[in-house]
Amino acid sequence: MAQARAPRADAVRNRRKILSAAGEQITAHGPDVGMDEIAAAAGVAVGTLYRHFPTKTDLVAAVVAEHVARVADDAEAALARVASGGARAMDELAAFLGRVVETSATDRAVKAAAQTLGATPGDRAAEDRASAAVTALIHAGQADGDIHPDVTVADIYLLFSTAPTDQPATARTRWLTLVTTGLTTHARATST
Amino acid sequence: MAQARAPRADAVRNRRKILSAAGEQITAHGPDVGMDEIAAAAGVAVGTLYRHFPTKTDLVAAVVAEHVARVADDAEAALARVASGGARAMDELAAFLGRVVETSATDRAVKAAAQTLGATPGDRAAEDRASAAVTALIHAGQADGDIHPDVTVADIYLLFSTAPTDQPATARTRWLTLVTTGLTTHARATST
Amino acid sequence: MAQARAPRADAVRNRRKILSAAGEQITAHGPDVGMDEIAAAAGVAVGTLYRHFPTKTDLVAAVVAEHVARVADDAEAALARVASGGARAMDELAAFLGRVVETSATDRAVKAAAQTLGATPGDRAAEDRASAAVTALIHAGQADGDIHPDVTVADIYLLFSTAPTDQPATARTRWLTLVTTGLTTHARATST
Amino acid sequence: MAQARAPRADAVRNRRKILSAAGEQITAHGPDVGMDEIAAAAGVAVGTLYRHFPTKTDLVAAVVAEHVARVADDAEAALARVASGGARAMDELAAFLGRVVETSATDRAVKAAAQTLGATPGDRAAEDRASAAVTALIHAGQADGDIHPDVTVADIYLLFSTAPTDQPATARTRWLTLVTTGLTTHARATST
DNA sequence: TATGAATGAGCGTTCATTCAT
DNA sequence: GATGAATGAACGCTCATTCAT
Repeated sequence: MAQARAPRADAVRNRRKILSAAGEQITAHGPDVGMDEIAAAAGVAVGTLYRHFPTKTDLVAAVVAEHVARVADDAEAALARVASGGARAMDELAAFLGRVVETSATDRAVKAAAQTLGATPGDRAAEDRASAAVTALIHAGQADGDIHPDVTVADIYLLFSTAPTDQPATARTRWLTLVTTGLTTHARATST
Repeated sequence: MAQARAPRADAVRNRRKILSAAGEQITAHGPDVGMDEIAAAAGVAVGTLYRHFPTKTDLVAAVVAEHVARVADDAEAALARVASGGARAMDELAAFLGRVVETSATDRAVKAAAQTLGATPGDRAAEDRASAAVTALIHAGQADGDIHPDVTVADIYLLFSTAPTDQPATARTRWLTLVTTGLTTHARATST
Repeated sequence: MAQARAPRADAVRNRRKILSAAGEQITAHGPDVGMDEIAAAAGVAVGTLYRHFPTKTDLVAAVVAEHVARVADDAEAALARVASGGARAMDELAAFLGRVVETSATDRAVKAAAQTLGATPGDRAAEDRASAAVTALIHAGQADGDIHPDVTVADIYLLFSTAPTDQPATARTRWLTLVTTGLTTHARATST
Repeated sequence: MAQARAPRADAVRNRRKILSAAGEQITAHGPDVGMDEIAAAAGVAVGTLYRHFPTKTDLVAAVVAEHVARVADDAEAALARVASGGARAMDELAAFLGRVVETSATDRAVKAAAQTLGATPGDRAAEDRASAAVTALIHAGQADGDIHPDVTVADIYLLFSTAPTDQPATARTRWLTLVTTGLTTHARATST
């Protein structure tokens, strides 16, 4: 069984450059940036771009996958902090949600692009990592009595798949406040 | 003083057909549906479409305006039921939100299109009607002690501008449950 | 033989309005003005315009024909002045050429439009009147010894079909000076 | 310092093909030929055409520029012949005018297109070369006593900007005869 | 392998012309 | 006869994708 030839160093470098350029361009100019523009921003020719990602859809999917991987890392770190006893699960979950919404603000366009182009996640592994970590956080929070017993990962996904990522920061914060209430066992504090 | 000539019956019919076809097509295939496709779906030629709406932006703006008008009607009806003493404000508000979420599978895609195209509403009147009615509902609910005192119309907009309209019915219901909790003074019931 | 029904008074009026509006519009905005614009300028609907002139080409041809008729009138008047002994043929011919060039300056666009659309003159009668009058002027001038014996109407047509109608007045005057020299028996005066 | 990458051979070939096809098509079918037709005539796809000339205006401007360059070359060659004592200035000037008229069946239509599209020459250098050479020819002819002392380059431009390029050869010859007379100090010969 | 020129379907839009009212 | 809404081919132009160099 011929092992897959080790990728050339410059090819790897190009892939990186393309991915980050694609992220930047889509973020900056919306999902309709041309492949030429992405290529130019990456400092390569279109042909090279197509060698790495056979269609625009593939490229966008890869950008999204990177985002998902970062989210998974974040979730796992949060879980680790809880597991080590250094933090309360509910707090970490809320903070995690907050961070996801913030970073999605930047990546909003990328997600929109993914939807538009019907990109398939592809990187299920990262998604599974994230799910596992979030599930563990939820369970811990439920054990603490903070998180409502019927809450599941699906709820978390449902909520932040609808985060108002294109609204100003104040709106995003307010949204988080309103929305996390539904996950807890407490009502929102009235007055003070 | 010559009154503005009454529009021809078939022209009115076409305008209607075009508006609804546009809503459907944009919802179904995203903001990038071609004008030709919209025209075909409406059963007219492109030229006709352009006679009624000089640019794609205008067409999308008109679709949005229609939707907004329907929402305003709905909100006013809900308010009327509350005012007549026949319904509790919080219940009507929740039901209203529910209907909007059900109805507006269209809305999301169309609004995205509007944003992409930089369309300006133009129909501020309808938006104002809706705002007024919802504000009144909120105040009534707050008087009842059901709705959290810091809730404003902006919150309502914020929430249903992010409704998961493209998700299955069960997800939408669940979303409504989670999200309305943040508007109330009560926590969600545990088990029962 | 049924005689052609006398045209209705308003139809005649419309025809006139359309012709003059077409002339103005084409002059003002070039040969690419839309039929709708011409119709609007004439105060009628496009349908009416098409009842009078079945194609844009026909309309333009009619506008050109009007111009030709005016030129024929002018040529005949010049000839009459010469015949009555009140004017020298060469002078009248030169003046006639000058007037044609001046009025063509306005009608330039109309002629361009005629060419673009491949309009066929149609009003041969007017053209024949003009030709006859100019021929007579030439003969008179040749009898006077002013006009070069080999000059024919074709030369006149050749020259003013190439008049620089879209140039400023000074250029048109200069052009006339340069060009009429070839028609005479004299050289252009040097100095003084 | 990296020198501007040498253009690919086939790209150069395409550019040439496009330019000549554009000249031919515009000449043959007027300024309104579609870009598709020009592309087809050049044997390339529209996209290629747009790669070389970002707008129709640019394409037309390039065609005009090419023509102007050729005229400039011609004028300079004529001047060289005069300077070397091998030819009389007036003869060269007349011959030059004759060649321009023959050559520029293209020119007229293309210039009309340029005007319609509001194209800016851009290649002022070539125009300046032509002007300088023609001016020198005129001065030489005036020194010889052949050319009328008040003639300037502007006159030459004025005349051949109105050359009857779309007329049969005999008409063009006749036109040249009539028109050059105005430039000289002599009258046209009568009979012989 | 990287390059970037070429491809061509598709887009939003216009406008001469037709035809129901 | 007049109206003006409808038609649809055509236009200038874009851009994801292919392929000769």
